[in-house]
Amino acid sequence: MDIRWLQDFLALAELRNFTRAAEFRALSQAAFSRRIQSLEHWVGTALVVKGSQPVRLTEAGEQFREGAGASLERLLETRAAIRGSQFEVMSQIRLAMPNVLARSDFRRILAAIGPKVQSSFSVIVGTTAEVTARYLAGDADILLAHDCPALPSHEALATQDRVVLREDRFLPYVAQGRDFGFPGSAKAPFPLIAYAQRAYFARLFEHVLERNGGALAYRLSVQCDMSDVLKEVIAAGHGVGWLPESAVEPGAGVVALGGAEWELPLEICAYRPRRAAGPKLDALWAALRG
Amino acid sequence: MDIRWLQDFLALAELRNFTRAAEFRALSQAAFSRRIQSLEHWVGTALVVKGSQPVRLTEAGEQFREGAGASLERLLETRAAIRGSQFEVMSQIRLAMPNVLARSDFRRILAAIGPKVQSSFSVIVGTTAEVTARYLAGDADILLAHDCPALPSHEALATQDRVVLREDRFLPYVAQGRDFGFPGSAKAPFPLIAYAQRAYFARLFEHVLERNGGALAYRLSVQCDMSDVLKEVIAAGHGVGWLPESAVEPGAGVVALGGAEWELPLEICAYRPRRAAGPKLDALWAALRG
DNA sequence: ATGGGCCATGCAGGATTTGCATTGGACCAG
DNA sequence: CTGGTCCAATGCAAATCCTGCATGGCCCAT
Repeated sequence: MDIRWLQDFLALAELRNFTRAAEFRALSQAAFSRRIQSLEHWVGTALVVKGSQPVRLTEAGEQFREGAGASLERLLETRAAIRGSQFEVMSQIRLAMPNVLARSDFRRILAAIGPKVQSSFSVIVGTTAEVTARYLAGDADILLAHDCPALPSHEALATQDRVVLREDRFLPYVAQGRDFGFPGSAKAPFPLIAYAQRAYFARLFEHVLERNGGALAYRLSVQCDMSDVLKEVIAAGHGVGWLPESAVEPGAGVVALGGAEWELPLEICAYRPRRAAGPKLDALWAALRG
Repeated sequence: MDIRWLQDFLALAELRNFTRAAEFRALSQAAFSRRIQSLEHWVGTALVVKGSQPVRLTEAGEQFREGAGASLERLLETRAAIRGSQFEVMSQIRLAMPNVLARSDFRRILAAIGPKVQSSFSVIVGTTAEVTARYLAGDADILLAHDCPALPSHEALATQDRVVLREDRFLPYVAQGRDFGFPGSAKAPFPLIAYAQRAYFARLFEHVLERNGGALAYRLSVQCDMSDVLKEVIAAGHGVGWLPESAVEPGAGVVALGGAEWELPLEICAYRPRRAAGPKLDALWAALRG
């Protein structure tokens, strides 16, 4: 029995959807499904109700959720406590952040805290889902991530200490001098540079779509995983794509398309567990607040 | 992180010896050693002190032992509770027992409880170490095993409900009509049919040896894993070997060698967890007591 | 009906784990 | 100091387990 199975199950219990939970746990849906099966086999009972949408837990599942959650919490806190007490020795703070922040804001963050906090770092970078999962699994002390106040964020993050580092915006960009007839029409849809299905920003874009009914008429042009790649594709003139403002440095060759209705507010946040940490981490946290 | 690593670590903390703990966990010493390393890597700290005999835990190790133990207990109890509440549905009692009991006492046990308890069974058979480990891991509801009052038994079993099914003895046997000059002399040691290193009974024999100083002069003749095999080898006239009396049915072609000093008292016991179980299990337990 | 979203499963490639055999170190008796 | 014994770590090959991809079957909403 791997405790990752427990974490999978808890994510499933919360998100009530195999595909989303798999995504969140940074795993294929197939592998995720089998992990849940393995867990059910280990427990000896079905934990989720078959053929039900959205996913519901069986009675045993509810019972197990509580016990497994408490058990897991105890274990991870034990580990965190041990790591915390060894903090001065190892004096390495583990940061997790999605690619886009690593490429834009990390330098600023480093500059801000560098002189105040003396410590070595290790940095975990990946997709938003990946780094969030790893942070929650205890693989990192601090998580940096975008958060969209307009969208429900993951419940597990609601229990963390949180500080807003700065405001950001999610809005459409296009290559300098181009236009593509945005926001498009049924006859002449604009070409969209979209995020791959699994990306966090893909959900933000979907939210923009929903909010505007059919006012956006697009055709899919390119799909990218990372904001940086997407930005390059936009700059190369392939179409319109949404980016966080923070990812667009001057001279990138892309310009924003106006219109508040196409825009979503974002926050760049730092998270850390509520439990006690070491002095170095406290100092870093204070620096982030200030 | 596999929770088996936690169980390994807890066994190690208790037995303070990699080899013994590996044996108890039914694993090679090499694999066991690596699992501990994996766990240490997961926690992020050394848990056991290097180069120390017997094994000692680091401070972090002690701390982790407590947390991991509590976490594991919570998890396994949750599972057990779920299984317990589903007992009437599945109505299958899972018995674990070492080979020797499966071949001798199980029939009697079955006969004794069969009419009183209506339930289907599943039976796990293996070496004593294996089935004990599996029982403690929650893979069985009841464990049947030999216990020697003269030897310290495993601590983890001390916390279980326990009932003595009957008395037994561990004593030397030889082929009918043979003798081999037992207990032997330096010039003419008797040939010993011994248990393989890993077997539980091998430890009992070692205890007999220690108790008698150098009074036993033997030379190793054959080594066997299982009592039944050993019995056959004795009957074939290859030498003297220790057996539990219960394993020797009439007409087996072997006879006991007298002398209380070569003998060890044994109990055949049943164990079950202290936590609440289902009605079927309670009925079976009552039948075992009576 | 039919299309789309969702979970289960066959399969092949790949990562991890295991046991065996061996090495290197600590401890002990002489 | 020395040889022997007990113990844990490690190289290596085999086996096991896990993963992702592609696909199939199911249910629900249109």
